[in-house]
Amino acid sequence: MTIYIGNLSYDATQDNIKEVFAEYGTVKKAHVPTDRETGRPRGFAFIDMGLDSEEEKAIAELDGAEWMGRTLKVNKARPRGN
DNA sequence: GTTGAGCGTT
Repeated sequence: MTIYIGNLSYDATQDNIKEVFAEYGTVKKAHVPTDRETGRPRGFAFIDMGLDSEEEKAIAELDGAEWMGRTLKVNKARPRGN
């Protein structure tokens, strides 16, 4: 399962995000897409955890949490291409 | 500032 993080601060980096989610489990993958045309961050990110239970916990704990001045929206990610 | 890439016209 992959976690989606929306309403993310543009100051957040892949490593930043990884740190935060690592508090709730093992972060296997962290991805911060940037706009393909402009190279600017798009304000959201994706995280892959080791265990589903850890992902659920991270979602529960971090959804609605304030981080870097933004209130995070954390959710299960949709598959790419949808 | 809210759902990811890259290839490249089947």
